Amino acid sequence: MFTKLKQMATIACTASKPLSSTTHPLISLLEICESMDQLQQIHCRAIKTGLAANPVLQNRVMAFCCTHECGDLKYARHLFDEMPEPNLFIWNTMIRGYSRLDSPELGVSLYLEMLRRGVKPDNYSFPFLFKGFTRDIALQCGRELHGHVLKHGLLSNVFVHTALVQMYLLCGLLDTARGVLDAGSKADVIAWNMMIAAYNKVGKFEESRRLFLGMEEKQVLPTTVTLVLILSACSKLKDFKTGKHVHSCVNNCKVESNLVLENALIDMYAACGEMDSALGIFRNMNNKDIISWTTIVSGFTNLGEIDVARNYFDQMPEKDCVSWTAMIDGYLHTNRFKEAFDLFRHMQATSVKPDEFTMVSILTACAQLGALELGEWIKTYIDKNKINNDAFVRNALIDMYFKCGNVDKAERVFREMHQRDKFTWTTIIVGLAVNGHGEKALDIFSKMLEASILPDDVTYIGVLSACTHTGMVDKGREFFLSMTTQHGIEPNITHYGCLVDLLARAGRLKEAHEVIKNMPIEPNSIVWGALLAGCRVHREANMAEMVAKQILELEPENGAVYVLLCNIYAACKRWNDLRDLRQMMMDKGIKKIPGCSLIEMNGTVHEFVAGDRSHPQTKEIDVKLEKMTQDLKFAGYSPDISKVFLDIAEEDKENSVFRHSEKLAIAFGLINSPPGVTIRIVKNLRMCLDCHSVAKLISKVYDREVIVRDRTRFHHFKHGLCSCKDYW
DNA sequence: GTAGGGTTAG
Repeated sequence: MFTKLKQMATIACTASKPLSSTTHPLISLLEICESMDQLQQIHCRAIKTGLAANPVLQNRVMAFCCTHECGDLKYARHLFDEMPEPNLFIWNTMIRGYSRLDSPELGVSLYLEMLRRGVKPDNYSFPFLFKGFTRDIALQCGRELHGHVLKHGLLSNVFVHTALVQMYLLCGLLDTARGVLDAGSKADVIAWNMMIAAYNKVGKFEESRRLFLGMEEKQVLPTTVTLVLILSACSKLKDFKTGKHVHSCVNNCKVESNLVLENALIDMYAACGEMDSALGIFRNMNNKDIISWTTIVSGFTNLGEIDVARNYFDQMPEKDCVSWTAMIDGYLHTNRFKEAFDLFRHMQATSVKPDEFTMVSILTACAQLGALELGEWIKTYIDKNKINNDAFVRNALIDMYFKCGNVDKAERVFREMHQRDKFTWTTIIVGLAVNGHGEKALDIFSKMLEASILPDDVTYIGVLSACTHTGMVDKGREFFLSMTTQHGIEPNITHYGCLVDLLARAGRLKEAHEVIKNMPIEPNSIVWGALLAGCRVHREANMAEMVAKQILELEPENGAVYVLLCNIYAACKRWNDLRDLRQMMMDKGIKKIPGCSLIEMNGTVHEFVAGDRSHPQTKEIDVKLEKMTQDLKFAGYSPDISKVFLDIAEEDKENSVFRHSEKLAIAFGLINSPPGVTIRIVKNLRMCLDCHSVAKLISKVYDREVIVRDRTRFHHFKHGLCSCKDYW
């Protein structure tokens, strides 16, 4: 008994405050005080009773004003200014108050004032000071304060150390933060977690993983948060091995599992395509939330198993915006655009409000379908519903306008953007290029460089295709070289494809072939395909045959190439070869991709396949086609079926050139839209020669602007001419 | 600390 009493007394002494039984009632009152009003009453009373100078009371009053949610910092400052010699606790508390109030600069000046008055900072000063820092102030005085930490020998304190790491992370100085982390003698797990979170945030998942493995080496015990962070990194890296290792850490009870951790595990397995493992965890969970379900849904959509995903989606007890968007996005990435739209309509019938992510998905669907009316409707929807019109949405909007052939509106959105990122610039460059404004695209490219936005490999694809579509061959070659010399971007197979395309289209077929022969990467069917396309345009039968063979070696199933080769043999009257090839196609069951055109009318997208007779308006379309042919013949049109070999050859030859999908779509457009309205078509293959001349004549004879987006570029037909200048 | 988004040659 005696010992126990003694212990209590010691504790009371070291705590330097009286035992609760002797605490002054006013001080006890402060503990349960809940408003500034009450605080002021207590304080008044303290002044009257002469207790105001009591350090314990002062500390508590200051702490309330500076840290309580209804505290008044001005009141604290007033008291503070009256104190002849505030103690360190008071200084720290004031600094803490300013941090809470988002006034870090006041915190810093107070801290400097403290130094001037000879008070030395302690373990608490820096964490409080750094806590309220903004990026600006951290960049401004972080390094100097770091010096102060060292000078006062405080780095070994876990809180100070962690605060310093966090402060550098706030500056975005990840390497410096890492240096501090590594140099710390007592680096604790919170600082490690912060560091990993920072790496994750900037996409340096590889670093996150390495740091985690380093932690294990140093035997720093991970927390649940650590494992969640690492699982997130593994998910992005699709690192099944480390992910599974983390899972075993959970199973070995190194940390306590919870819902977030289980979700992170599902996500990791899903990202690695291990849906069985993901489902194993999912099914065993006692509590599942929307995130668990959504993770399963997007796991399946990412594998292209859209119908399985839909099954889980339909079973969800409740859905939020993310779940809807994940499902819509799944349809988008499997090219099921109409279902994406249908689902969006479903979503609108619920109380869940779409957000900017949903808008990006839907705008992308519009872009793919060339559905300008729907896209415009979405734009209005965004404005009306005040959906966050962020850079992603605007970039998607620009892309939508371009993919619908509306260059003016795309440019307008671009002009009105204040914050343009790499994607914005790249989108506009590619968009201008494929719409036939190559020079403008290059002009924008130089403006991008002036704005100090670094181009990437995709930007250069845009730049090269700008050159290709406008026939600027030498300029294109220069850009091809400068991407490495100026920006250190090594050309990939795609860039070689562009280069070959550039040369081949311009008729420099031998040069293009040389590029293929000398390129450091193994050419693929796409690179050879670019040369083949050049052979078609420039009627180089011999080279075309050789190239076609090359492609078939790489891709024996490539139907379009077979058809082209058939045409070559027919043109050269090599009937035996032709028969053999036809037989081979039959044996292998080679199918060509059918030509297909889309046209949007009053918000509905209509699809026409070559030779199609399934559309409800087929009879009217037949009549219109008949009339069109007559009208056009009158204007000098003669159907171009003689040069089948030189023709696109991707379209079914047996289907009359008169029933090519774009002709059906144009006829449909002419029937269903008033005079003067632009007809917009999206085609899956390249336009054939005949359809191209028909479209030109239609634009003249019926005075209708026709825009066709084919597989490679846009054709803007107006007054009998095409923006591609017959070069495609 | 966990789920969903924009640019890519033929």
